[in-house]
Amino acid sequence: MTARPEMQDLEARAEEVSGLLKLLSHKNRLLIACELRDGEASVSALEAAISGAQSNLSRDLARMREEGLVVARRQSKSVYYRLADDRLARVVDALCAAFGPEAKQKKRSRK
Amino acid sequence: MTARPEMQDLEARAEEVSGLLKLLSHKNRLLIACELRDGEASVSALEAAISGAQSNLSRDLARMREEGLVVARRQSKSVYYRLADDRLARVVDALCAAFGPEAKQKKRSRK
DNA sequence: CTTGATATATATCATATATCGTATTTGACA
DNA sequence: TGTCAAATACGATATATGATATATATCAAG
Repeated sequence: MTARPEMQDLEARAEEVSGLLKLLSHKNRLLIACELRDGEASVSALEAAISGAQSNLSRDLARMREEGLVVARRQSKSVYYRLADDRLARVVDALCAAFGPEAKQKKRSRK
Repeated sequence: MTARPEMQDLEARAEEVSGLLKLLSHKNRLLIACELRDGEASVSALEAAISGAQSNLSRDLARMREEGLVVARRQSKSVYYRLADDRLARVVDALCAAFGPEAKQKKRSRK
């Protein structure tokens, strides 16, 4: 019943995709994704950029790690995180494009 | 500390954007958005396309309506919904592009 | 090798928020 | 009134959140 093929596929993957969105549906985790979009960052750096307790940040990173959104790399005392997969990067880019400064509210013109 | 200007803006709007994502972070609501991406649809049509009880669908639509994601139009007995704003459409498109059939898992090449 | 310091992770718990099933209600119309 | 479409109300259960405490890992002194 859905016209475009990508749509069907998205529906088939709705569970998976909604799971990803659930992880991004929290202010701090979204900010984590945004920060990492610019490249690798240590937990300390993220902690500086993002509000909230360190333990919560660590837990958010753990959840994102468990779901395969980010990967961690330890270097001496610090742990560096980066985005694990291009798809997340593309989603973040799309959000930036949609909600960025020049994204005018542009109400949908009824066809 | 963030490089690109859209990024800063997304950070500023993290609360708002994460709220939008929260609405899409549920399988059925994501499917609603996907269906409506193809154009207006009645509640009955959505009910046929999406699993779950009618009351749940109606409640999901209500939430999306309250948050301004969709708008409703009544025509005799039926109520037709459509996406309220292009930004949501663009996000859905991006999800399709990222998770569609030709979206290969393409692991992020570490720079 | 123990001690201390720094960075990160995990555990726990109270509270908030989300979800789902079921029942009831409202709106439009014949 | 009866019926179909959609919305709302309610309550039980689940999941998320934030605060706080504790644990682990790595390194540097001493």
